[in-house]
Amino acid sequence: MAMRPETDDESKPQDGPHPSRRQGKPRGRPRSFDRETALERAILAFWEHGYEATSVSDLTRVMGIGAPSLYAAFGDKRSLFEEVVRAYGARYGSFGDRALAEEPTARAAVERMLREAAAGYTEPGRPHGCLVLHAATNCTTPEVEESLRERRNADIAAIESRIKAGIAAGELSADVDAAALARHTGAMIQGMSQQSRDGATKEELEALAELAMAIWPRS
Amino acid sequence: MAMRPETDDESKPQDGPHPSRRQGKPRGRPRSFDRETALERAILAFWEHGYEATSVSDLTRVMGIGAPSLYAAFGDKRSLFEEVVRAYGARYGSFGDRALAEEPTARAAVERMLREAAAGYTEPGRPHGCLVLHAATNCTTPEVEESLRERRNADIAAIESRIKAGIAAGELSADVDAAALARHTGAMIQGMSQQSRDGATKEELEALAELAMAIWPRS
DNA sequence: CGCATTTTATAGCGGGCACTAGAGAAAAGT
DNA sequence: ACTTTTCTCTAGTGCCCGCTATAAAATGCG
Repeated sequence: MAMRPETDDESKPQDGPHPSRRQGKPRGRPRSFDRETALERAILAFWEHGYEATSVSDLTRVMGIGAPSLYAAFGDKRSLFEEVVRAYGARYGSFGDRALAEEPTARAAVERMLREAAAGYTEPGRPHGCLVLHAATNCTTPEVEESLRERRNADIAAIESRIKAGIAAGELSADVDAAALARHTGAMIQGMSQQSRDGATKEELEALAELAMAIWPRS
Repeated sequence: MAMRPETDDESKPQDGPHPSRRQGKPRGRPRSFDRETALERAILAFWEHGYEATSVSDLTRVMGIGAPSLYAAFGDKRSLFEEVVRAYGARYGSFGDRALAEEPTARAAVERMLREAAAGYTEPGRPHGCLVLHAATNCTTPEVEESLRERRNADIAAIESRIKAGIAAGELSADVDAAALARHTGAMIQGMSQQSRDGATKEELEALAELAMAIWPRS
């Protein structure tokens, strides 16, 4: 698998000891790589190929470090993946939470979620679709698969809560099935993620988002 | 690796996908297992765990045969998987084609597809969701992943064709976007498959199917 | 300068992977 | 009976997996 052909352009551990690590001075030999950029490259690798299909030697190659450095800085493969999932959620997967928190109505929040998913899942220069959906399917480590499954179901539950809040606020009729509406939104987002992996364009996903909004009761 | 000594030899009793009935008796020691039931168990194993996460020793265990018997009867792991995908399509994955062929309108066909997906993806006693969707995501063998991707896109193209035929037959308005409608149906089915894997019940998926049909223009 | 501490590169560990060689076992042909 | 053909069982093959023992390198401290 062709990940990143180039590595190791810096020959020296940088003279300026990047001081943003700890308040005290580190005692031993300083780390020769930037932990954040290494983590970002691990995110991209896991995002594109998934947990199992990304081997430790794949990781050391794209992160530009040796295996002992990886284990010293991030723990074993599974704890690195957990950190990757957390960082992915903060950097790439928080558009849904933001939409739910910032938009004035549940309908507007869901519409924004779908539109941002259409754009984010097809963003050039990074893997398509959603890491939480695709990185741990068919996983031989059941705990890893289960942790992402819980995250997916929690996301749908968050949508349901927002819709219920919208009903309570009077913006939606009381006989709206919040759970079904939330599940529909989740299924659409998951379908869009799959479509983006299968080659759908941003415009096609945006048409999908617009179509999906037609089921919403007029508010 | 490519040196299997007796592959595709015409003089042998054909071990092809369907040995309907051979003319004459086979010469050597007879096979001690039923090829069809072994194949069915391989289907269930790949369906549940996916291509990569199902090892050959997993397969020999659930199929009840030794590794040499597996390789003699089915070829290597990849050709077994290809035969599994074909048999799965014929036995479990053909509800979509049947709906498209048998229902009188495109709308009725899609509605039936969604309802049968809701039931089939949550059928007790067998893996949930769709093998074509889940068995080869994050695959280190790109050809396997690609073959299922092509199958998924072909399924959506078949829906689009049926919708276009419906437009031509006058059952749908000419300004209906057949491609978008077909993609929406595909995304819904893919989302339903994911939901079923994440624990959704048949009733929840049926509510999803009903909700999804609300986007269809009244016909 | 030692000396302690931490990270680095090298090299390899045990184990599971897909796959197969070789010999025996069970049938039909002669 | 004997041969031929085909399948089954045992016991591996080499390879890659996640992971680590070891020692050299690079820093701060006295």
